Amino acid sequence: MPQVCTEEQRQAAEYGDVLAQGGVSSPPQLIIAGAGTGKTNTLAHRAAFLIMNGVDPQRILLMTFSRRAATELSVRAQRIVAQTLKQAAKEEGRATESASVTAAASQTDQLSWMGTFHSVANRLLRQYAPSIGLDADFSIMDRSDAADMMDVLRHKLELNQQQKRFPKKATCLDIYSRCVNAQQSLDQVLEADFPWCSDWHDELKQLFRAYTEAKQHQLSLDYDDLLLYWFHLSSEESIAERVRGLFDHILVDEYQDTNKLQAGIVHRLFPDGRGVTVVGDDAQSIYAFRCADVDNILSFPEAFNPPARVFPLSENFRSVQPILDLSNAILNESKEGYKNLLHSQKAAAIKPLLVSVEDAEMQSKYIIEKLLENREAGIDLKRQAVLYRSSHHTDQLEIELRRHDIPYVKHGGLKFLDSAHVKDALCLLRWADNPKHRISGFRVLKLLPGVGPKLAEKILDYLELHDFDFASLQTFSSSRLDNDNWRDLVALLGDVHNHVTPWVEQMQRVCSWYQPLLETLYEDPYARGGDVEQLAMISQQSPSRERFLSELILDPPATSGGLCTDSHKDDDFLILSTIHSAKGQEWHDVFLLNVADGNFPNEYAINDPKALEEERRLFYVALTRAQQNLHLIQPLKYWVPEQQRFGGKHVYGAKSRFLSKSVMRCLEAVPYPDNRLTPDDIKAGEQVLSDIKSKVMGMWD
DNA sequence: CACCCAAACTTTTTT
DNA sequence: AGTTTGGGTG
Repeated sequence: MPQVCTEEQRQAAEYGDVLAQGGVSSPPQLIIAGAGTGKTNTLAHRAAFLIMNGVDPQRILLMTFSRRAATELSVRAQRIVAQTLKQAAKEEGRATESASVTAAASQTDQLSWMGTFHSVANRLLRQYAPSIGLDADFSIMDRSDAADMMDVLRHKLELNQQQKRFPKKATCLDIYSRCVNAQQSLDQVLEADFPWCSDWHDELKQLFRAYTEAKQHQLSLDYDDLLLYWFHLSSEESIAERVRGLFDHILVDEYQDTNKLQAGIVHRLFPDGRGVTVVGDDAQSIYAFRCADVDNILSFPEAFNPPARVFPLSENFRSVQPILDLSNAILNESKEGYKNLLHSQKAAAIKPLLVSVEDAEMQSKYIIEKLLENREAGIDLKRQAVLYRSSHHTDQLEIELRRHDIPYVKHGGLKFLDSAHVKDALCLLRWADNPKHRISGFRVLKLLPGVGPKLAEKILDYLELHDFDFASLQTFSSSRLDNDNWRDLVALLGDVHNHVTPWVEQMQRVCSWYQPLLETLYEDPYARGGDVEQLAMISQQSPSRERFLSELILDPPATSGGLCTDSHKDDDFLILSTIHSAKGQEWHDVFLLNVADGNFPNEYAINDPKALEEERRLFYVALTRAQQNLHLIQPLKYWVPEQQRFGGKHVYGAKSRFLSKSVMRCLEAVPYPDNRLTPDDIKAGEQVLSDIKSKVMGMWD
């Protein structure tokens, strides 16, 4: 398929001066790419433009939101380069593709510096670790590892034994993370975002200090460290020069979802902004909870002198105009931003639907009815999606889907790596990889029957005392450890760590040790065993243990949700996705669940104007995923899971405050089921067929 | 010291 | 419903 460009896309893609000696000199640029305006195409053309004008692809840094996005981009750029060169060759009269053309085309393969901020940080840090006093063998902790570590320290510092309840581990981690990513002091963060924790200022500071120390001691970096170390790597004059010298151009996708720390990295790497292209859409900034700051994109132009040039893309190729009328109406209600209104050449007769239903059950019923109707009409399930604000909104729907045997895959929410058994197996491998990784060791040891926190700590201390040599554990004695489980574990750790067992067999060995324990630990060992086996399978795709462990954490498998759909794997299936995970995607039909105040916007955002704006943008993202049909579903009554104490309750939801008058004008309101009475119905109701009144009265004669 | 049970408490989105 | 704490038992 030819990759054509519209004029507005081309201007953005070809910004900058081509230098006589090769290369492109370009002042900073900001591309405001509205939903569905061909952002990926534009970025791919930008990359191709740079490469074809002599920029070394290895000196282009491509930051995307996910690995998948990076791969797609580089494939497309490669195609464009190949195509353009072929075209040029043809014009010059050379009949066949010459060797030089092929060589130049394959050059895009060299677009090697690409990925998320975190994965690029990982790669850079492994390379430059020695020069900043970091051991290159560091492990990476995911959020739950980090929380576990917080938890251990929280107990060690006896913070749980105060009169007043201390914030729980996840909250502690959130506070810490916000300080790092938003580049704010603890005072500021507590005051602005966690006022109910401000009494604990000193204790938290002490905890975070201990946390930072523990990470260094255990040779591990958390997500935030990856960015923080990179930031410092590009700040320290002694080394920054070398890091800066690596790149001539940087392309940052989804810039609206970067945080202050990430923006800081970009600015440190490219102090004068030359060579910087950022792409994004402020109307789609939905990661504030992860410290993303819309201000990054809003104030990007003014961060430079002269200011960066702004290229808005506003021709939408995805949706029919009525959907855009609706999303534009939403955009017009927000207070700030570029307000990049979208237009499309695709007309449609019907407006998006606002479907009123009684409750969640009717909501599911409506969706299933329409899904099947659509499928009959030739629209595969794959071209339809159900979107929602939070994961549990689909509980009811999932039951119904299974009942109707409709295969689906759920994105967002619980992930493969979140399940306890997968974490167990992974921690075992990671501990073998990095004996200093106490958090992993702690988790593994507690799996053994008879081993609790105290004994686990003792074993870990013993290991440390013996220079982290796993063989030393053979001499650790305790009456509780006189069993094969323990001896096998010690042997396994040694063999795996020292590669006595080659990498290809390591994960299998972990499995066979863990499998028997699984049966004693969990109710459903069979399903869980399958997951662990699957982990072993995945591990075979990585060339080394280190790569496997880092990449699994930086780019985890998308989903494991609808496991029940195994048999339908290659078939057609429906997508269920959180709006956050629906980023960049599009479907023929989109169903949006629970459009009612409390769910949309989320009840916790209602009293905070900034949070409310974010909810509005979230709504905007959801709407703009649809190509043809959009169904907003508005239940009158819905279930609130566990607001206070007693299990949950039914609430009569108020109409979503996002459905203002001007927004309603863009919607077609329909009830479901449609039991509006017809004149005939009314007439039928008025006929007296039987005198029930007197029968009821007759009971008391 | 590990393990089990009961009571108290609780936000949601993810690299 | 899931996490965290505290108490009781072996």
